[in-house]
Amino acid sequence: MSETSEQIENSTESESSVLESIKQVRIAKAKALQEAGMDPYHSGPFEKVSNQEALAAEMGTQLNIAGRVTSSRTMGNVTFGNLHDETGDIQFMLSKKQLDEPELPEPAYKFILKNLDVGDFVYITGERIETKTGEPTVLATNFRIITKSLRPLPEKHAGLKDSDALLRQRYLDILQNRDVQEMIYKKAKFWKSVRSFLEERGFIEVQTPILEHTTGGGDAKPFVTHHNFLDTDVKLRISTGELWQKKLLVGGLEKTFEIGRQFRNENQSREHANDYDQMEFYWAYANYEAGMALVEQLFKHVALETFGTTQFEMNRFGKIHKIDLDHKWERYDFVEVIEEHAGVNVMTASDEELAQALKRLEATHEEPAVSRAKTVDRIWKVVRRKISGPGFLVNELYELSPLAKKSSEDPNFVERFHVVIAGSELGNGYSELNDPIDQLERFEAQEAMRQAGDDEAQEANYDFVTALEYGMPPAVGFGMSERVFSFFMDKSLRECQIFPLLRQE
RNA sequence: GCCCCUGUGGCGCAGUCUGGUUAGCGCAGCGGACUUUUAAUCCGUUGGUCCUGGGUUCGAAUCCCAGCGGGGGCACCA
Repeated sequence: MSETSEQIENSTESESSVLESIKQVRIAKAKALQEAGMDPYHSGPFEKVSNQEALAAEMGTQLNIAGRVTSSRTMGNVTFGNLHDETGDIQFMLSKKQLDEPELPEPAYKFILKNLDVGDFVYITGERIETKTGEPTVLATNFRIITKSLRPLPEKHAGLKDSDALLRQRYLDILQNRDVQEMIYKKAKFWKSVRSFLEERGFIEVQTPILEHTTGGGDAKPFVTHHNFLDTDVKLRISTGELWQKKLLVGGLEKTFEIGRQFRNENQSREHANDYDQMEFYWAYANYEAGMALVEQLFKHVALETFGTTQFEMNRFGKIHKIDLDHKWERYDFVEVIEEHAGVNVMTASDEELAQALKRLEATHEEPAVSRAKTVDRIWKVVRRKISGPGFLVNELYELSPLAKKSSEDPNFVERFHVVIAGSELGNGYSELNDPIDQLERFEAQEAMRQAGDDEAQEANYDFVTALEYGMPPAVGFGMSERVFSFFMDKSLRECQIFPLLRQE
């Protein structure tokens, strides 16, 4: 045994003997390629056309293609195989007679077959032909293995099905399931269309801190980590720069947005991940009415750009919601919609009546809500599931919105709106609270809730109050997360994450 | 956090209910035949911690208990 293979064996001694023997065979093939002057990990460059282009090429065209070999069929002196690249698959053909004979230790056809495995990346020069059966094919005149694969790909018919492996080794999922690759393209389009929509309307993209001393802009438990240099604990942001972007308003920027990661140290579910992308925009001299008008346009634009339609079917909460974003967006008055569906007026009902209403609605109810406002919030969350939308929830209670401006008509409510689609909240915006005294009072109320045991109540941020004291122009802000994308895809959020976080093996 | 499903060579599966030879089949691998296949075909063949640990039993992949991993559902923060 050579030194090299001993080292490799030692480094992977936890592998099973079966896999290990397969790898040893392939390492030996890589060595044979190396010794024959065919670098099994060649750096290129490789001039090539895509498989899609090769498929479209005229018969007789000379061309180069490259990709991963996904199957091979040998019939003596002729071999067929399939080549996979990002654009699709094409058949290649190796023929003993037509293959050039470069300086190899044995005839090229024999040498290549001996050292080629399904899974290898290859670079093929050849002629675009059709076989007897009319299959578009590249007949190789030159065939080089440019990356040796050491592990066998999953079974070629059934493929990889183990749900654990599919998530842990998502690259195999992507390789064998074209729809996963499509999802990744669509997600890119989705955020690109959000970005272009806002840029076209004069918003500029900004980057605000992810590591913070005080989190803000949401109700959530943060991740905490230690900052060595400053010798202090810092938190990972739970919103996409809400308070920072409002400081930019104070500084004189009038239309900003940020697209970025945020982190919430909470449970995972069909709709919730621990790290995910969100967009938030802030728009000076506009209010929540203007915000709703813009958001309605944003959703239509993104749907058309990403999916080419405004019509969706979303299977959520045991109901198939049929949605057309091009329909008139409804307005759901918070108190009215709850009264309609839950038979209780949240403004006039006693605490006891509210608790009973919640009990009627919830199949299972766990620990009691920590406050009247939270009870109301829970009732809404159950009611919400029946509403397909599209629409906006408006006239929400001010207790649950510590950063939103109170309604000028009734101080019990705030100028806030939630996008409601398929029984869920797919966006959240409000006229931004810019009264520093009111803001300070709200923070203090939140702190009191924290003291009372609500660890999701927001942290007071006095630095932010200071900024408000200098004056922040009236503005509307809005946020939406990649949950919107997963709803349009009608898949779970986890399926729409490229590499979802799993337990360590 | 609660409930349900699931774990057998690298991959896909059978066997588990009803315990009983040496755990079987396909793909991939290895050796061989074959110049138009496309799940190519044919002959031969290597490869197993049946998730882990206990228990019951003459005997456990199979039954019981506990744990671990994964998925789904419910609930909760976009």
